[in-house]
Amino acid sequence: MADKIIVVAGPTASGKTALGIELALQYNGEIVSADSMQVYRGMDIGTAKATAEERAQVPHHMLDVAEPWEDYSVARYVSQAEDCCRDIISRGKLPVIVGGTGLYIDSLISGRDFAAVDSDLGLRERLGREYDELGGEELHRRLASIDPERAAKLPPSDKRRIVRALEIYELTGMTITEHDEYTRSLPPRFEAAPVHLGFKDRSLLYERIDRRVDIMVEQGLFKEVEGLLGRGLSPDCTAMQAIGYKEAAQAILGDMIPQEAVALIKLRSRRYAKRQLTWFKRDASALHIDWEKEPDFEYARALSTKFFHDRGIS
RNA sequence: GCCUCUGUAGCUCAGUCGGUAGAGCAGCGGACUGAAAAUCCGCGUGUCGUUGGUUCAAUUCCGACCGGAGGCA
Repeated sequence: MADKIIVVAGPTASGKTALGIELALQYNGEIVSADSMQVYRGMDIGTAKATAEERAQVPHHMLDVAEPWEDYSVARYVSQAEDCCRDIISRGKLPVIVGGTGLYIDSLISGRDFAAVDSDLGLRERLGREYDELGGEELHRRLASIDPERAAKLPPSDKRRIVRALEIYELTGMTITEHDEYTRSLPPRFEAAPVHLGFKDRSLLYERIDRRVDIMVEQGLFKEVEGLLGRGLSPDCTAMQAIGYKEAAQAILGDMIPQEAVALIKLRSRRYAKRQLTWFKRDASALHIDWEKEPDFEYARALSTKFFHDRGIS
């Protein structure tokens, strides 16, 4: 039987960080972040990373594990985060996964094996160029000739996934469909007890997001981004895809006025939250906690204690 | 008080020479296996201000009323 872990997931600004700390304290746990942008050192304000005070209450892992100019990836996350979890468990404590990156969470829990395929950025770049030059239809046809099953699932417009499918094939000789079948057959790494956060009324979440963005700006989001750019960070590296960072960078570079940037950060954060909700909705095994007006730990405790107990966590 | 303009989707507006309406933005739904805060796919959600009248039929024409903007006093 796989080791048990707690998972706290949900859209941005839903109270994951605070609830995660509550649960870690209650169950003698340590936090393992599952956030694709909080892994980057120096990106604190815009990613709403746990504060020093919060980290002093409970050990946090998987924050600040990469430099912003590095190319981070799911594969790297899973390998590092699994090590963290194993270490926590070996010390007799309980891993509490907290984060909003659904792909990272699911990949960590499931047995997904990414190690079979090394990435090759040069190849990916070349395929990306071919996509741009020859057109999506052409590359889609190419994919269809080697992996019709995968091609049938992807529209020619999905550049990312078409390039990735071709990349895997060129790299390994295995189609992505074959690779998927293999990796899906692996046993899960952990037995998760997932808690998914949300709001009864989504417009309350959106208001919270707007407020949080204003607070980030007050706390110096633009200064933080200016500092990153000043240290020579390219505006088109992976880390700068983060919502809040790319818009602030554009404003700093003079491509838009700060007010426009702030409005855009709010808009994109709302849409991001919606995508997160869609992702987490899929997992029927999770305990869904929908806040009435704001995060309420008494309420969460009342709902979650039995849920965890039934799953052998107490 | 009088005159003019105006009221259509959450917002900004188009339109119907009378046959119950459509764009942008916002929003909603979905997918997701090494960039995932990324990437991609799908969907108009409406008492056409209210109320009478004309008409087979009114969001459209006419009247009154209500709300908004401007002008004259």
